[in-house]
Parts: sequence; structure tokens; C-alpha cells
Amino acid sequence: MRKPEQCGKNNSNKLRKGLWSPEEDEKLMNYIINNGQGCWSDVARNASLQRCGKSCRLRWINYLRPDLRRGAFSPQEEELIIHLHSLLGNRWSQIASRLPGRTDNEIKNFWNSTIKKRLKNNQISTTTTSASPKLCNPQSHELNKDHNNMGGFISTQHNQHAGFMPIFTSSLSSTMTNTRNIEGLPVLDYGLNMQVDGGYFNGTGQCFDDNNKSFYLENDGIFGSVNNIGIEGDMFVPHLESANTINTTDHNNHHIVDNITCKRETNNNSTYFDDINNILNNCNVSKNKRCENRAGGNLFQEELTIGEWDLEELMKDVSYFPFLDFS
DNA sequence: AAGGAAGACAACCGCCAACTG
DNA sequence: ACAGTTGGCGGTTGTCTTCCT
Repeated sequence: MRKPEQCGKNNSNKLRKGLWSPEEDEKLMNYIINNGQGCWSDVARNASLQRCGKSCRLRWINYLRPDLRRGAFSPQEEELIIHLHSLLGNRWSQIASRLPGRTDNEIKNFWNSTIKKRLKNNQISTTTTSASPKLCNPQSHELNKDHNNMGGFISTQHNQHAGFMPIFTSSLSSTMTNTRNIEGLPVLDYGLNMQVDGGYFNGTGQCFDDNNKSFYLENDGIFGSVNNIGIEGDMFVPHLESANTINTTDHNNHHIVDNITCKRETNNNSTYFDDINNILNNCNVSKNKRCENRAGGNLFQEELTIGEWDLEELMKDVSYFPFLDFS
């Protein structure tokens, strides 16, 4: 049996709490440099620190680690955080693992303070707020008033610049102002006749397929669209925590929209969404199953079971996020 | 200049899965 | 197999700084 960790409440009178002094930092730093990390309770003990192992670990990871990246988040980092959060939710450690030198605590704080504040300032309103803000395209225009399960809605409007914009969502109902020019959030632009709409799609709403025909999507997910008009297709990535099915219907006449998830050849102009899309095509996803729509007509339902998603596969390489520069 | 509010950041708490003896 | 320990994680709270009135 290992020696008990001196971190329990019963020992709180013996162990220091609160902010670390420079002397403590130096002790911890010197010990780890000379001896490595090892067992944290041993680190605390052997470095003569009146701290519990957990506290030492946290201090090292969040502050003393030499590979930490200091300073404010760059717009690129911010954009990546927003995007990763749309895919991962509040999985801060996983988000942090994709941002070299950043800690989960740092990202969590950044999200909970800066980004949430920005959302409020941008008047993205909700009737209720969930714990995790989600992404939406600022180019959204027409909310679907026919659906009472309306969430924060995105649509893609061809030939317009668009970006990610987080919104707070509710599983019950939410509203979103008809805002086209949200300031302060970065615009994704992959250049060369290629603009990308993308964001978090919540609830039911109107989108456009690659033939500029509108259609509706239901349930939560990440939506991306590459806007070479009439050439590129759209894709829809369900949010990992959302319901596990997606319905797609044509906006006007309930035609089947069968190209929500399309496959494109990767080329020099490929985008992040293309790559995600390619990954999705390798996922264990059954699709194009038939079901009934509200009007009684037929449509395809893509069934996506959350457990079937290989998160690591989906996220294994965001290094191709084309605007990232960690230099 | 004072003090309250808001923001930014650091650290703690509790839970849980993995590990260990 | 089991119980205790450890480390990782996300949520929350605490503390310090900055801003505003």
C-alpha cells in the first residue's frame, strides 16, 4: 500500500493553502528539475513543501512548467478554442492538449470570462442559458418561426464572409438576434475563392445546400459549408452531446436532401471542414436511412450514434487548422 | 483620493477512474 | 477481489488588479 497522501481535510491544519510564495515556487521548481515529477505526494514531501501533492501538481502544470506559453491569447488561438469547444464542449483538458503551452485552467478561465462576456455584449440572447456556449454562424438571417424547438440557428449564405460565433443555447427554447456583423470574433477566410461558413447549429433551422437550395436541419451539431457556389457541399457534424439523430428536409417542398454529408477530394484548397468530413467518412456512421417527416413525406435520416464517434480520430490533428501559427 | 464593481487569474473542491499493495 | 491512494478533470470560489464613479 502506498503511503497516504497528506492532502485530506484532516491535514488541512498542517498544509499550506492559498497563493504560492516565490520561495515555494523555487523549491518545487528546483526539485522537479533535479528529480523529475514522480509521485506528487513524494514531490511535496521531498521538496519540503507544506503542500499536498495535488497542490504541487496544479502549481507545476498551471504555472511553473517551462513550456507554458505566456501572455494573452492570440486571435488564432481564440478562434481555435471556440472551434474546439464547439466540438468538444467543456472538455478543457482536451482543448488544452491542442493548444501548445496553454493549460486547461487558462482556457477555462478565458472562456468563462472573456468569451462569455463578449457574447453578452454582442446581444446574443437566450431565454435560458446552458453551461456550455455553442457556436453559431453570425450570418444567420431567417429564423424558422414555424418550429417551436428553435435553437440558435445558423444558415449559410453563399458568397459572404462568415465566421464562428458562440451562442448560448437552450434545449427548451432560445432566441437569437438577427445580427449580421458581430464584431470581435474572427472571420474564417481560407482565401482563393473559398470562404467557409461554419459554426454550431442548435435546434432546427434553415440552411442552404450546395445548389443554393434551402433546407432545414434538426438537432444540435457543428455545421460547415464551403462556399464555392454549386460545387462544394455542406456537412453537418452532430454535437457530441446532442441527440443522436439528424433529420434533413428540404425547406419548401420536403424533398430529400441527401448530400448533407458529402465527400470531396482533398486538394490544395481543402479546408478544415473538408478534413473533418473525410474523417467522418471513415467513422462508423450509418446514414441515409429512411423515415417520415412531419408532413408525412419521406426524407432521409442520418443516424449518428454518439458512442460511435471516435473522438480522437475526429480531433487527432488540428494542426492543419490553416491559420494557426504558434511561432 | 476613495471605494465599490468588474475583470482576470490562481487555486481549491469534489468526483471519479486507474492504479497499487 | 478489495480497499485505499493517486492523479486528472471540471466546476467553483478566492484573491488581486484595474476601472469607473
